[in-house]
Amino acid sequence: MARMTNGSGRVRRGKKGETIAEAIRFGPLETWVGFNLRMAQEHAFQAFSRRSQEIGEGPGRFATLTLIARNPGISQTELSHANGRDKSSLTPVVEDLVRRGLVERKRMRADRRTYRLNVTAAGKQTLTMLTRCARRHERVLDGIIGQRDRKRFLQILKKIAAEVE
Amino acid sequence: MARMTNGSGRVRRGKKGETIAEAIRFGPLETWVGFNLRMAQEHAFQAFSRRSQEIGEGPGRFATLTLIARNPGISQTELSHANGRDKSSLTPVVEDLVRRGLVERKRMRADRRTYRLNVTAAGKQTLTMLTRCARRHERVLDGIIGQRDRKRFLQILKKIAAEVE
DNA sequence: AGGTTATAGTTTGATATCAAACTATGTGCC
DNA sequence: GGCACATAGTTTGATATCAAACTATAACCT
Repeated sequence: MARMTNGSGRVRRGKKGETIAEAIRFGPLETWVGFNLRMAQEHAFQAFSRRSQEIGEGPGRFATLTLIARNPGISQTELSHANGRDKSSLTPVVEDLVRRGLVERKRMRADRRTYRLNVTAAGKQTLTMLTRCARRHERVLDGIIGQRDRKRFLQILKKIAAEVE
Repeated sequence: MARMTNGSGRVRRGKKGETIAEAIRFGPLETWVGFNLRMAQEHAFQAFSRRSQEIGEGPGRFATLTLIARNPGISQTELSHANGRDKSSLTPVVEDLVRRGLVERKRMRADRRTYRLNVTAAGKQTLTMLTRCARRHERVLDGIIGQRDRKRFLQILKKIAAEVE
């Protein structure tokens, strides 16, 4: 029960060179949600990252593009909240999307501080490919979680994001 | 049902300056495990980060110190696997822990490439404080998840970390 | 109108992370 | 022994992120 991820075993060598495998002891980490949440997220993110790189987009682009497409005219600050990251992290991302012609950005007339973001036609094409790719990823995750627990699992994830102070 | 996290609402201003709140539309992100996993993890991590900073340690130090304490003599590569990160990420972390006297590092005689890591007495004291802090964090998460679902939730997280390709 | 305070976005500086190249050491095979 | 390959750890370069300081604009109050 101590083995958690592939390759986390310890290997020792005895006097005659024979290999002695020892399991890593995780102690309290074994049952702590925070640690296991991090591990699951990082593995899943890495997997998706590899997938999305095949079509030449970083994994972070995906949520950003979807949110702009679904909320035409959204501002960068609104986007950063929806996306759960600081607005300053978004500056280079949006810049890149605009530079590559996937997103367009207009100053609002009413409030000249804020921009309105919209996905271009090219952006929609890219988003379609990214979405297909994300669906494949989701199918893998669904297979691991199992239909029976999926809904409850999602609810709990949302609850954590919303309520952890 | 579209509202997911605090502060993600959109605000528009009408002609007379009245505020019009619109919910953000998450589209497919709403039901995708990958996105929600990321959001939950990031919120939880941020919360723990604030907590652990109060005692002057980054959040990443905690798992690292625990793993060394529970597996005396562990090598850096083994540690990086157990911790789910690249061995190169560990170099500065271990360096810092050694410099501050929390961890000690000895070359192995049998294999002069590898180090053995051990927690010092001072490291144990720090770990005790960190563990208390982590337990408080876990209590909050447990409260959000609820006793009934906690075990299953943990199992699924482990399954994801282990099986996602 | 003019001063104060708030907000949208950018810049800057710090941290964490990975991946690939690199160094030093160890193992296997002839 | 000596060459080819493997492994432990470090270095380097790229990316993503946050937080705080900053700029420009807007809103609010008297």
